[in-house]
This record gives sequence, structure tokens and C-alpha cells, in this order.
Amino acid sequence: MARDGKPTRDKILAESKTLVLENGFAGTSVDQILERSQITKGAFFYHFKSKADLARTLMDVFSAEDLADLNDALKETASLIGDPRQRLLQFVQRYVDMMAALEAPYPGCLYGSYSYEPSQFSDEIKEKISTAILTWRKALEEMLDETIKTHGMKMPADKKSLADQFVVILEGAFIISKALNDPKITAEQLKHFKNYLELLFEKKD
Amino acid sequence: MARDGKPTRDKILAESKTLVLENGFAGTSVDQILERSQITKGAFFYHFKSKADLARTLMDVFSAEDLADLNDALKETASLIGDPRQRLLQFVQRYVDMMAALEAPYPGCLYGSYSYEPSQFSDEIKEKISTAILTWRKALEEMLDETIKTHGMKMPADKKSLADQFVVILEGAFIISKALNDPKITAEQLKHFKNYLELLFEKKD
Amino acid sequence: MARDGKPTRDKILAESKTLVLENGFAGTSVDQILERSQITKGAFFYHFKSKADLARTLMDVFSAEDLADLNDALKETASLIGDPRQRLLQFVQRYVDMMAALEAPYPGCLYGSYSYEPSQFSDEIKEKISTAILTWRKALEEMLDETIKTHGMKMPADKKSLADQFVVILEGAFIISKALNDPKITAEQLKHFKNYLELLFEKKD
Amino acid sequence: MARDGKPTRDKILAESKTLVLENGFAGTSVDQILERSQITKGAFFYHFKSKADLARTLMDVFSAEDLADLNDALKETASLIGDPRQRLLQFVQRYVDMMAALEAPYPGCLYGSYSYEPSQFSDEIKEKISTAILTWRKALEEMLDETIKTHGMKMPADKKSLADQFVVILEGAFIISKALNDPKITAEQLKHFKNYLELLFEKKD
DNA sequence: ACATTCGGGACTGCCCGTTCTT
DNA sequence: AAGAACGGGCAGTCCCGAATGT
Repeated sequence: MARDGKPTRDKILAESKTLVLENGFAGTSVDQILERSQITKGAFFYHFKSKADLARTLMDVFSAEDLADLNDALKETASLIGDPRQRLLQFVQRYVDMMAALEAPYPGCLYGSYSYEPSQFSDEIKEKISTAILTWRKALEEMLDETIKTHGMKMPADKKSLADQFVVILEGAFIISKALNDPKITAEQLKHFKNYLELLFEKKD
Repeated sequence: MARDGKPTRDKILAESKTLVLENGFAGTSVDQILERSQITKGAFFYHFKSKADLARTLMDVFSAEDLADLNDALKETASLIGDPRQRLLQFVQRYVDMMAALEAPYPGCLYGSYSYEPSQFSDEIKEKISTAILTWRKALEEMLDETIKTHGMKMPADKKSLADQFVVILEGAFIISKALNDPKITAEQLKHFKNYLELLFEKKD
Repeated sequence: MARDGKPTRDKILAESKTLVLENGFAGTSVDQILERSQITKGAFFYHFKSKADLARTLMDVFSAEDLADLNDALKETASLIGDPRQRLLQFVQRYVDMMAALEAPYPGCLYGSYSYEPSQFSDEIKEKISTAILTWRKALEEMLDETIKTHGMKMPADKKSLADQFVVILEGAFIISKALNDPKITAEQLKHFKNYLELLFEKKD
Repeated sequence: MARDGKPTRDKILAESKTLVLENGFAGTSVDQILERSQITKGAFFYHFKSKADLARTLMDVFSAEDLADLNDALKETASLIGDPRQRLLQFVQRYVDMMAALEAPYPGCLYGSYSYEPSQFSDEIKEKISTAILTWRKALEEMLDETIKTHGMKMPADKKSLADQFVVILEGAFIISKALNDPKITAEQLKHFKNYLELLFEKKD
């Protein structure tokens, strides 16, 4: 056995993600990654057989973390399962709080980044993205279902697209937040989504 | 006697925009543009002094069209100026209708595209983007102001960020629509924004 | 029209041939070619779309010159067409003389060079080589036919392979001449081939 | 207790030789050798201190086998020592038979292969090649000497180069056989050499 | 004015032979 | 002997300028 390569690999992944969000994937050169990671070409191509391999791994890691976080959020609000409306609002609030804590615009989401240069990525990668988004949709949809059962809706609205709106607003807010260089935007936008849910599902008492 | 260069230039701009939305700006090579536009290198560099010059021109044209369209929308709804709530809803509905007519996901917005590879563009270009977004904010904010005056708000909500939400949802919906390859998403999401406004500003009678 | 690129292209071809015979094709880097030709990468890849394209062009040019020289030799000896044996011997002698004039081992033959790294070349190129060799076979075979008609053969021998022997000896002599660093070898070997023909086709008087 | 490294080393040598004859030495990468030999980099560089070391060893082994085979051939025909002409012809016939048995073109000779990329190899290696060729020359020359003593020559011919012709024809035939993809060529060419010897040294009775 | 051909040279992704650690 | 890392070299692309037309 030789020495442990994991730290090197992790460093490459971390620096790559940052660079890709700054420059785009095509705009990020392997040499830039090397410089930031303080490694050599040999090391990079030992760990990733091509730049495309890096793109895939980057998305694997990103979506895994993203969905793990979704799971955490679901677990953290699981105690409120008896009050679906409250749970839903709590769930959104969790992300409002998270985004409100930022002191710089959220660096961006790899789903959005990849979507703006789709020709650079394989179908396998694109499927990973849509699977992740659909997982979000499903999670939200389930919470909405429960809430509708107990509270009904103030006005008719499509449930599936309402579930999607959480991710839509996140993605959109990341862009506007970066474009205006204003870190508060994401939290504010999610807050409006929470408002919308509160209005749609009026509190029963 | 020389030929008229405008069609050539316009062709370059049109094909470039498509390519940038497919590949990102860094991922689009001048050679690709030449091939799609059926022109030669000499022609390209006659019309644009550099690739960066193309990036700037592309944004100039895009934001000009975008803001012209905003102006059109404002004018089209100007007759409803006496009923600010109705005007606001009509304004949003106009974009709902526009997006509902799409048969493929909206190819994307240059603001979003550029925002995901910010290092590729000059400050001048970035300012053009934020100016455009702030113009949208201002337009929406004015309509909201009028509406608040006449209808009040059902629950307290931040006006500026509410104005931003229109663009936020558009940008986010473009991404999710492309990622899921579902052209309907953008219209659905805007519809929710309209719902939100309707709930916030209850109809007075 | 712009400036004339032919000298550049010709220089590349000439230097490349020398380098390939010294280092093999795989052993010759484009950078080496650039250095020897005093040109830049841009120039090289303007004239040849890839290194493989160079390999093909190199063989095109080489085989064209080779077969042109064969044609010259056939024409130069055409006056002896009435005495086929004499013509055949004269034909061989021409190449003996040519090789005897060398002061360094013949740099080598591209057919041989390419044959020792076959995996580097496309089928198209390989076919060009076998076509050239078969052209030599055919030319020699025709001269042998005439000679056999008028002189018969001293001992039975296969005509086709006898025709091939001219090229076989050339190829083999190039190798041994280079390996022993002895420029005389090629002429000596061809002389033996001439001897063999003289013995096979005894002079009639 | 250590494993026996010899099979590994032999496997490397065998696969390397095949690869070098297919791709040339420069065209053969260490990685290719690893893949074919199913070993790791560590193993390769344990057995050979560099790629150049492999080149040398490859030639050592090849020339040793080649000259051992020459010795075998000399021994096998030693019983005919009283009839030098017959011995010489028998010697050549042995190789005719050997080559006639091939069902695919002879993969090639390392002397030829190395000669077509001379810059890749050290002087030490090149000397090994010329030593081997000169050993062949000497062996043939001795047989020719004896034959000349007893039979004379039908026509004056240079003895040294006549000795060389055996190897020349082999090398040349390998190339043409590979180029035309015809396994029979080598045997046919050697047959002509035998014919030539028969004609030069007429049977005495 | 508009377009073409030719060339420059830095840079890109990737592979190379090699060495070091375990 | 395996596995990790090294760093320079590889072929090929990049954006762009120069020279030369129409």
C-alpha cells in the first residue's frame, strides 16, 4: 500500500467546485485547479481520468450533500409531523435562517451552473441533476399533501409546481443575489415563499 | 463598393447568443461561431475587435431587447392604471401567457448565463446586468406602491424583495425548466407569483 | 488572396520526413518539427489538421515521388525495349549507380519506417504503401516477362517474387546499411540482384 | 519470503517485444505494457530501472536468441561440412522452411525496428545490433569461403556483401511481407537467394 | 468597407516516464 | 511490489493579428 490519496482528492474536489462556480466549467482550466490545490498534473490525472470525470464526480458529491441536507431538514422537522402546516413552514424557515446567515452571496448551485452550459456534460450527469430536483419536488409534495388534507387551500393552485417553487426560488435568488452582489436576497425570497404558503394554508384554530 | 455588413453582424450575434446559452461563454469558441454563422475569421474580427467585445455587444443587445419588452408590457397595461392591483396582475399574466406558449424550455437568459461565469466578464458588463435587474425592480416596485396604496397588504411583506421576486422566479424557472426539460414550468411558476399577489392584495369591492 | 503558404508547407514536409526517418513517426514530436522548420504551432496546424494528417500527406508525397522516379527509370531504359534482358539489367544498374553515389547510408524509406510502427497509421495509408509496392512489382514483372520470352530462365524461379526482390533488397539494404553505418551496402546488394538476373537469363548470342 | 520475479520479468519482455514491433519503441508506452502484462507500475520499475533499460534488455534477449538460433543452424548442418556447397544451401533451406511455415507475416525483427528510430537508442544498443549482424556476416562468409574453395564462382562477386545478403533479404522481406500482409513472401525471397547461390556455385560432379 | 488566407504563440486537456512512500 | 504523486512533454485549440485581396 502507498500513502493515502484521499486528502489530495478531497482538496481537488473542493477547489474545483469553487472555481467552477466562479468561472463555469469550461472556463475553469485544469491548471487553475492545480494552482489552487497546490498539486501537480500527475496527481490530478491520477485521481480523475479526465476533466469530464471530475465534472461527474463533482456533481455526484454535490447532489449527495444536497440531498443529505434535505434529509436532515426533514428529520429536524419530523417532530412537527402532527401539524403539517407548521412543519412545512418550519422547513422553509430553516432555509431562510440558513441563507440569512450568509455574509456574501451564496456562491451558487452546481445544478444551475451546469444547466447554463449543458453541452459540456453527459446525459448521465444531467440525469443526476433532474433526479435530485425531482427528489426535492417529492419531499415538498408530500408535505404539501398533508397540509392540504388538514387545511385545504385558500385558492386553487397546482401542487406539483408549488412543490417546485422552493427550488425555483432558490436557483433564481442565487443568480439575482450574485448579479446584484447582495447576500440578503436569497433569504428574503424564501421568506416570500413562506408568506405564500401561509396565505394559501390559512391557520385553523 | 462594399457590401452591407449588417446582416453578417446580426447573424453572428444571433448564433453567438444561441451558442453561449448552450455552451457557456468560455465554452463557446470563435471557431464554433464561424461555423454556425458560415463566415470566416477575418469577417468575425472585422465586426468585433475581440471575443470580449462580442460578449459586451451580446449583453447590450440582450438587455436592450429585454428592457424594451418590459416597456411594452408596461404600456400594454397602462390603460389599467386606475386599478393598480388589476394592472399588476395583468402585467404578470402577460408573461404567464408568453411562457405558456413555449414548446421547448426557454433557452435561457443571458443574465443567468453570465452570472454563472462571472470571471469571464468585465465590470462594465456586470453593471449592465445589475442595471437591467434594478430597472425591473423599479418598474415592479412602482406598480406595487400603487397597489399598496389602494389595497394595503394582507400580511406585512418587504416591497423591494417582492418586486425582485418576478425576476427571481423567471431565472429560477428557466433553470429548472431546462434541467427537467419541461417547457411548462416557467408559466406555472409565474402563475404562483400571481397567486401570491392576489392573496397579498385582497380584492376590494 | 493572401500570402503564399506553399513554401511553409513544403518546408514542414521536408523536415518532417527527415525527422520521421531519424526518430520514427511516434518518436517525432510536432514541437521538434516546428523547431527544425522554424515555424509556429499555428502555422503547422493551419497546414495540417492533425499529426495524422501529416503522416498521410508525407506518404502521399513520398510514394508519388517514388513512383515518379520508377517512371523515369522505365523511360530512361525504354530505348532498350528491343533487348529486354539488357533493359532489365540497365534498369537495375541505374539504381546501383544511384546508391553507389551516396556518401552516407540512405536515410531510409517511408514504407519501411511506417511498416515498423503500423498501429500509428490508418488503413488508408497502409493501402497507399501496398499500392506503391505492387506498382513496383508490376513494372518489374513486365520487364521479366519480356526477358523470359526472349531468353528463358536458367532455372525455374517464381516470377512474381523475383519482381518483388528488387524492393525487398532495397528495404533490407537500407536497414543493414544504417545498422552498420556503411553507405556502400545498398549498391552492393543491388549488384548481387543484378548478378542473379544475369545468371538466370543467360546471354543469347 | 519473496515470490519468484522471473515469470513477471519474462512476461514484461514478451509483451514489450510484441508491442514494440506493433507500435515502435517510442510509440509504446509503459502504461500499455502494464496493461498487457497485467502488472503495476511499481512492478515494472522494480524489474527495469527505466524504459531505456527495457530497450537494452529487449535487444540483449533478442540478439541472444537470434544468435543462438544461428548457432543451432550451423550445428544442424555441421554434418555436411565435407560438402560446403551443400551445407550452405541446406543452411539457407532451413530458414526457407522455417519462414514457409508461417501463417501470418513474421512480426518483425528488432534490428529493423530499432534501425528505424535510431535516435531512441544508446550507442551501446546500436553496437549490439551491428555485432549481431557482423556475426551473421562472419558465419556466412566462412561457409562461402569453403564453398568458393571447392567450387569457385560462376561470376565474380563480392564475398562480404554476398554474406550480408542473407540478412538483407530477411529484413527486406519482413517489411514487404508486413506491408502486403502476405506471409509467404519471406520464404519466397530466401528461395531466390538460394537460387542465386546455386547458380553462382555450379554443382561439380 | 468587407473578406480571405496565413501565421503567431500562449494555453488546454491529457499522457509520459519516473520517483517516493508504504 | 503496489499506489500515490511528480513535473515536463504531448498533440491540438485558442484568440487574435498581419498580409493580401475585392
